[in-house]
Amino acid sequence: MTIHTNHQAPSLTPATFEILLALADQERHGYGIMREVERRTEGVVKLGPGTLYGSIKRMLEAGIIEESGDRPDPEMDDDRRRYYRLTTQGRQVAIAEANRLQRQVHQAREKNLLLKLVG
Amino acid sequence: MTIHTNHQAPSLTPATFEILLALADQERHGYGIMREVERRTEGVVKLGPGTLYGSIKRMLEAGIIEESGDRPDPEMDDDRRRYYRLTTQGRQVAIAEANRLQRQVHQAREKNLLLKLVG
DNA sequence: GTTTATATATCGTCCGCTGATATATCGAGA
DNA sequence: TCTCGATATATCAGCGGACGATATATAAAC
Repeated sequence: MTIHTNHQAPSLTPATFEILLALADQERHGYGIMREVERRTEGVVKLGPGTLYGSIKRMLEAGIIEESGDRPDPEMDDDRRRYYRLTTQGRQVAIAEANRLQRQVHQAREKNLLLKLVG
Repeated sequence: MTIHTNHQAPSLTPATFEILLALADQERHGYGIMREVERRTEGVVKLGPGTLYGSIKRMLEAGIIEESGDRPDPEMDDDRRRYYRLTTQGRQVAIAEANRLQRQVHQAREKNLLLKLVG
């Protein structure tokens, strides 16, 4: 997985961006990422274990996420879990991708693929 | 290439959506699609011949684009060109994808990955 | 007439997605 | 306590799309 940090970067894979979005507001473990993505997309996007753990492995190697040593309250914790968070670079990559998607949505609106927000 | 027409469809590949966007406002031939994508994305997305003609072939088979018999003014034409346009299904697919991306951009904004439009 | 841009097409390689499979533990309820 | 579904992580083989390289040919420009 080659990550381009310059502002003219090719698109991330959809699965990678979904995981970055899931980690954007808080640290999560793998299974928690899976549930958050499913919840946020209303069941449209379902990351199977292959996609999930395969993506996590590649994103760790690319340096856009990292494992966190922090653990939640012991009563809420589970030893099996492995928690992840965005790196500084990972947040930059997520921001760049969000901007790219935003431009693409604007272009789709210009081509009348989206309903106008205001008359 | 499996295209899902229901409203809860998995994402298209980025290259496929770029081509749908290029054809959304007018018919174009392959090389014209390539230039339009490069122009619209300001050089960020460059479809090489493998991606371009491979994607066109798959999209034809999937029924989301079709070859057009229409030709422009003979003086502006070129016999080598093959013109394509969206099918009805292709436009529906493009609209569904644009809506999916719009939701994703909203979610990115909720997670503070995009600057707020209004304070 | 030579070169550059236009135009289409195929091929092999790489790599991410996916479902299947495996393993193990936690929590709830009978 | 036993069982079972949910939780949790991990690997693997197969498929399919992206991509660069390569090929071929014609139009346009100089």
